[in-house]
Amino acid sequence: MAFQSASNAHLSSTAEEEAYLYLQQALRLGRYKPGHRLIPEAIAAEIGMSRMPVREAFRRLSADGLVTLRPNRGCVVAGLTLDQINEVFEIRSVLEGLAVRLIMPRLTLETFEELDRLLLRMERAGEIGGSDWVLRHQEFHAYLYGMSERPKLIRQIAALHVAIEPYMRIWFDYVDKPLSAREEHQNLIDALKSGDGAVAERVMQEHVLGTASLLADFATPNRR
Amino acid sequence: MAFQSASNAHLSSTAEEEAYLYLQQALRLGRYKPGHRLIPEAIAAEIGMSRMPVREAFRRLSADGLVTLRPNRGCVVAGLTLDQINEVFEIRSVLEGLAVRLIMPRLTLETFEELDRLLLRMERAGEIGGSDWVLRHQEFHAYLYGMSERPKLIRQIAALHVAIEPYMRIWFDYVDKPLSAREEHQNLIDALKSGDGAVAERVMQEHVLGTASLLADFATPNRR
DNA sequence: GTTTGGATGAGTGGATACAAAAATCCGGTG
DNA sequence: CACCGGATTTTTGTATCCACTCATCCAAAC
Repeated sequence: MAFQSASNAHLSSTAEEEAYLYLQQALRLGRYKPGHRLIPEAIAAEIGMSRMPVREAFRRLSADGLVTLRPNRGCVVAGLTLDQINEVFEIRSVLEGLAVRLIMPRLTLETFEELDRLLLRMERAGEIGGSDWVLRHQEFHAYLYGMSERPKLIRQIAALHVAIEPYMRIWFDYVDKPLSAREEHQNLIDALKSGDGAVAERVMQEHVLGTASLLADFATPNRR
Repeated sequence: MAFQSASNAHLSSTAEEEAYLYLQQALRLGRYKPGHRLIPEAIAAEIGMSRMPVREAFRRLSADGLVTLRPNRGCVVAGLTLDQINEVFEIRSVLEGLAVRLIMPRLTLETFEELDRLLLRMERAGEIGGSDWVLRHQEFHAYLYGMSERPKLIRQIAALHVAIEPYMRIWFDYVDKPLSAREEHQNLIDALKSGDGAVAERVMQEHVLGTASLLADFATPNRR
């Protein structure tokens, strides 16, 4: 699965990896607010290592766009403006559109069964209300793109999902339940069943951009 | 400009930055073959610093996909299989297609004048034969996308250009002069002049994928 | 009251030192 | 002659230390 939860990160081989997973998880959950400065020593103490591996983790997080790193000025949580969020959704729309276009020839009955299962799980998570829904939603999409057998594409999409995850969580917590989600994703499945790559691509693009506009409509409390 | 040449990297503020630019440049020029192991101490000695900043540069290069980093096993030059190269072009096609769609409303007369200038420079560089053409070509595209005012999109596209640069250079050196390049890019400009975003997007996608198939046809000596 | 300059301290970047892991070498064994 | 196992060497990963940068604060001048 492309989006692993790293709650028990101490299993990882290197300290740097542990620091990376720990911080990524924290940032995905929105534990640190945008603009908050991450102090290497504090983080290092939290997970029981020295500053060095934490610093290297910072670099990776910076490459992921989750933090901003300026020379001699430390590491601050990145945070996205509304414009930047919209940009991410624009990019997502074409990348995920491409992904579904590519998987069209590989779709089988089992695929659709699995998609139904994932959709059901997503729905249930939504009813319960914990922000687990966000993960189930990612899982649904990840399963789809995973079939494309395009490692770089998959990773890029996953990185974008991670980047906007805190905002998805805030949004989801706020609107309680995205009622439209069920039919949205059912539409998607239907488009896949149509067998027409161009159609599926377009529907996926619209699905992504639709989410973007919902998120944008929902006020703009996270504009930095 | 999105693609700066970093020949005199000693101007940069931090040692890590210097190491990063130095290595990126070397990798772009194809100075190290895929699979070649990069020894931190050697690099550090070359540019007069300790292993530490070089290690951090490795992490950034790894995020860019230029090297592969495995725990306790060092840093090797990444190299792309033919499949991976094609994947990069697939991703490029949709991202660059999106970019031109977005810039449509911003096009002015000055834009087209600048594009003509850039096209001319590209052409001249092609006649001279130095692999400067690759840089001029990147410049042409970068100018176009730069107008989109989508920083993330621009950076992602630039990163992909960097990743395939060594292969573009090999290809260009081999086929001597991409004769079709002139009309290819003129087509692109004409599509932009049409004012139809969907058309421009499609033409750009085809332009990118066309390059991909040219590169793929030209044998596969770089398959790992 | 506002601004500017410098002292002070916190924090970052980088080098060296040390520990741990791989890779290599070498002799023994089947 | 090929293969296996252990010691040695090489290389990586982490910790600690030092130098330097930047931010803050206070005082003096305007």
